[in-house]
Amino acid sequence: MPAAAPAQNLSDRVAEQLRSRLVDGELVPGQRLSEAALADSLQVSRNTLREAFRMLVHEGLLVHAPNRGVAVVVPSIAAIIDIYRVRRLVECQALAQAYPQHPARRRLRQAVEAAQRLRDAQDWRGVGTANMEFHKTVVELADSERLNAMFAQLLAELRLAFGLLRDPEFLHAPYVDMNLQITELAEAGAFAQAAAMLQDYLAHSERTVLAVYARHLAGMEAAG
Amino acid sequence: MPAAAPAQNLSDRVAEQLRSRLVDGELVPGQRLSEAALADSLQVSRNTLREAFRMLVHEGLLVHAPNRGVAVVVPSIAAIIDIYRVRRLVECQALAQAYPQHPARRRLRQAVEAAQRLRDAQDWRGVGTANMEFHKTVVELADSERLNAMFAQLLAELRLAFGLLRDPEFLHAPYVDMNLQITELAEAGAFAQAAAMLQDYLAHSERTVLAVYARHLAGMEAAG
DNA sequence: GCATATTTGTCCGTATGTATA
DNA sequence: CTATACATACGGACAAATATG
Repeated sequence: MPAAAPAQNLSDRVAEQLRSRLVDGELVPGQRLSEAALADSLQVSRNTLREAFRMLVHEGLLVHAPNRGVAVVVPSIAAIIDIYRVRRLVECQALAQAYPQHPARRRLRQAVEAAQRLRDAQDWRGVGTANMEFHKTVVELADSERLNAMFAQLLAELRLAFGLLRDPEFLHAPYVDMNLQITELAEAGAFAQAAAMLQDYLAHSERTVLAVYARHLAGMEAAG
Repeated sequence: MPAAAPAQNLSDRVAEQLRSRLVDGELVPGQRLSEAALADSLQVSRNTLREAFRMLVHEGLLVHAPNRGVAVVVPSIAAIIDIYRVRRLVECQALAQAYPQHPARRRLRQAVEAAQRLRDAQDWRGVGTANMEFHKTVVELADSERLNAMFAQLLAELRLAFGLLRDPEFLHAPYVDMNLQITELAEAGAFAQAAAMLQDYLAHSERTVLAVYARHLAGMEAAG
């Protein structure tokens, strides 16, 4: 992850705070964010808050409707498909082109072991976080700051979609063991095989998420 | 490129205007941008300009020094290496996984032909623009909005580095014919071969840019 | 369909802290 | 070391657009 300097600026700190609330699910997709109310609650001026909004809109976490302000983005089916397309391309290729003894390799196993512990504790949201850490680490095998940063953004957006679903066990638990297998293949230097496995894995994950998500949207429609 | 809605907001329009000036080389790397002066010259308020700054900093075109304002980023050698790393991963894989009859395929040839015409007219900057269009189109073969957007950003940053160099013919002209060969391989459905060629091409391009750039930075150093 | 209230978009003035001449 | 210039952040103001009754 791009470490993102300690954020000296107030608007950067505000953006960071909102980002946490977004991926934690405290702010839910579709929710409108009033400038005046939020500025008041965060104890910052409207101008400062607007600067933070710009960044989050740019990251794809918020949407901006002209003269109607900003709202938390509601990930569409198309967005999920798009995100998985990028994941397959970037993650699999980062894995395929990795070289043995890469320093990130150790963190792959650490992430998997963290996920295993959290699974045993039935902390499914924690498992989701650890799994995302695993995938970020896979991308770090490509040794590019810019790729890491853009991938982190991508996962934040995906996390928004996950937060909408109420089935974290189903969504995260099955992948812990697969991550372990991929890690072991990578440790053995079998990168091509690891990449192939990840490819299938992501296709499976995409199908699962889309199925749950489509059902969810249908439910929203009915309730709406 | 993601077309980016007509930008209703003033700060969006300001950002767009600054972006053009940056990639056109009107604003040169290292140049500091005074809030007050720029706001005055663009006839917008400082708050509006600051919102635009946030976006451009986020895109990596401007840097922000605490309490010292923003300046045009000076691409480092490390940045160029990083950018080429992403390019090799993303472009080659987009090409390798493309399928025949993809609609973007036609635009590959259009970009190459545009570059050929501009080369004949000795418009080297134009050749650079057309070549970038070619590479954007390669990425479009992957059918992902998000990948297109992030790649466009990446090329804008690279363009900043190119703008610093005074050798556009040397930097752009040699690649027109290679782009043509890649296009023909793609048209023939030989995507793996096209990707392999692009891989070598990018490695060559990176070496060239780095060599010129290192010399340039050394010259800057000497000139002080 | 209309009048009103709310919210956003944009600008300005200004106090404070930080860097530079 | 002082003075100046500048960025940072705040709050107030008003027009324009939108939502509400």
